[in-house]
Amino acid sequence: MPVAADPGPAERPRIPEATVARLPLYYRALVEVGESSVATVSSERLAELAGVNAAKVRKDLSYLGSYGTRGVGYDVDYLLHEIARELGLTRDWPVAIVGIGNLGRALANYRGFGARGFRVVALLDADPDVVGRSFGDLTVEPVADLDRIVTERGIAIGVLAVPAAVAQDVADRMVAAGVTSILNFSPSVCVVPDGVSVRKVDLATELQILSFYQLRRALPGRS
Amino acid sequence: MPVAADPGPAERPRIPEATVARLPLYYRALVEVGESSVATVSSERLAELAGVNAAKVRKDLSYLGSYGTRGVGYDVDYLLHEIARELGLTRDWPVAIVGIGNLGRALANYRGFGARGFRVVALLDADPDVVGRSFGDLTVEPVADLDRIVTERGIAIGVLAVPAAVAQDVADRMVAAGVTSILNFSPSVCVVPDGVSVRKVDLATELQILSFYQLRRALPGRS
DNA sequence: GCCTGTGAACCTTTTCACAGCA
DNA sequence: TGCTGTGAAAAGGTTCACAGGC
Repeated sequence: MPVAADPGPAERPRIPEATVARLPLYYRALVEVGESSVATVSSERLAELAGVNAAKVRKDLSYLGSYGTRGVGYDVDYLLHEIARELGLTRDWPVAIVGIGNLGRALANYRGFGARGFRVVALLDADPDVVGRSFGDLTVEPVADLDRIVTERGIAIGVLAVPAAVAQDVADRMVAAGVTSILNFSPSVCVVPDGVSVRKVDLATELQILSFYQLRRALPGRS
Repeated sequence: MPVAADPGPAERPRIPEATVARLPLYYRALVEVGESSVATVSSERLAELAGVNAAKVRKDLSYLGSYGTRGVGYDVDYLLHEIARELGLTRDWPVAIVGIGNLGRALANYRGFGARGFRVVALLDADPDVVGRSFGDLTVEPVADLDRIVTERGIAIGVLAVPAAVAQDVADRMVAAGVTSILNFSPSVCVVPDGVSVRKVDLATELQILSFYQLRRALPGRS
C-alpha cells in the first residue's frame, strides 16, 4: 500500500542556515514540553529549553510561518508537527554507516538514531574480519558492495566513520552511488559536488577549540 | 621538576570566534603538508586542504600576526608552531570522560585523542557494573568520586557521554569541581556559568540538518 | 495586559580588490 | 612577478523595540 506523499513545507521562503541549524533544538525542546502535557509554550520558555534567547526563537519561527498566537504562545503539538515537516522528519531516511571500528560500532548501537525517521539499513566495512559480524539486527557487509546496497535500499544519507586516509575515496563512491548527504566523522575534509551536503563532526577539532579558550583563561591577563 | 611555562600567544588581538573554529583545520592541513616535507605553503594550497577559500585563510592567519612572506607563502613549520601555541596544543590537558556507555567506550578507545596534548586520565560512570572495568590502561571509577578525581588530576576538560537526563547534573558537578571546558555529546543543552566553555556534538541534530536540505532537494521545485 | 511577528539597527563574518613587499 | 596583508564593501546573523492582534 502506497504511503501518502508527505506534502513537505508549504511555502518556501529562504530559511537562513543558522535558523535551520537551530530547528532541531526547538524540536527537541518541544518534545520535552509535550511530555509534560502542556498545550502551549512561549518563546521565552522555548528559548530557555533550547539554550538561546527569546528574540531568536521568534525570528526563527517566523521564517516557518506565523504559527504562534499573540498574547498566548505557540501550540506545542502544532508547532512540533510543522517543524518536523520542515526538517523532513515525517519521512523515512535510510542510512548507511561505513567503517565499523570503534566509533562506527558505537553509532551502530546508538538508539535514538532510528528515533526520528533515520533508519540504519546497512553497515559496511573493508576489513574481512569485520564483515559478517552482527550488530543489533544488521550484519556488516563488504564496502565493495556499496554501490549496489545504496541503490537497492535507496540510501540517501551516509555516515562516514572510516580513517581519514580513505574518507574522500569512500565519499566519492557514495556520491557516485547516489548518496546526497554525508555525515563525516573522520578528521578530514571531504569535497563533494554541488547538490550534496556534508556535515563534519570532529572530536579533535572540538577539543582544540576548547583548548584555545582554556588557554586564554589560564594565562595571566596581559592587557 | 617544574616544566617551563608555555609563553602562550604573544599578543592578544581579539581573534574572532569563526576564526578560532577554523584554526584546527589549518593545523591539520599543515601537519599534512609537513609530512611531504614541503617547506612552504600558499594560502591557496592551505585553503584547498582545509576546505575553505584562500581569502579566508589569509584573513584568519592575519589575526595571529604576519607570519607569511609576500610572494612566497607561509613557512610550514613556523606556522604550525604558532597555531599550536595559539590553540594551546603545546600544553598538556588532562581530560575526563564521564559516561562509559557505547559512545564513552568508543571515545575512551579513540587514539589521536592523546595525539595533541589531550590525555584521558579518568573514566567515570555511575553504573556499578561498569565501574572497575578497564579500557586501555584506565579503569572506570565511580562518578561519586568526580570531585576528588578532578581536583587531584587537575582535569580542565570534561567529556560528557551520559544520558540527557543527567547531563546537566553531571555538568554542574564538573563545574563545581573546577572543570572549565565541557564537550557535551548528550542530546541536551547544558547551562554553565560565565568562564566555562561548552561545545555540543549531537548526532541527531546533524542528521536533522542534513534531512532538511535533503528534503528540499527531493521536493519538486515549486517556485 | 500579554506575547508574537517584524522592520530597523547593530554586530559579525565573508568576500573583494589591491597596495605592499620579497 | 607572485603571494601576503588588509582596508572597504557586501552578506549574513543577532538583537532591539515596538506595532499588532488575542
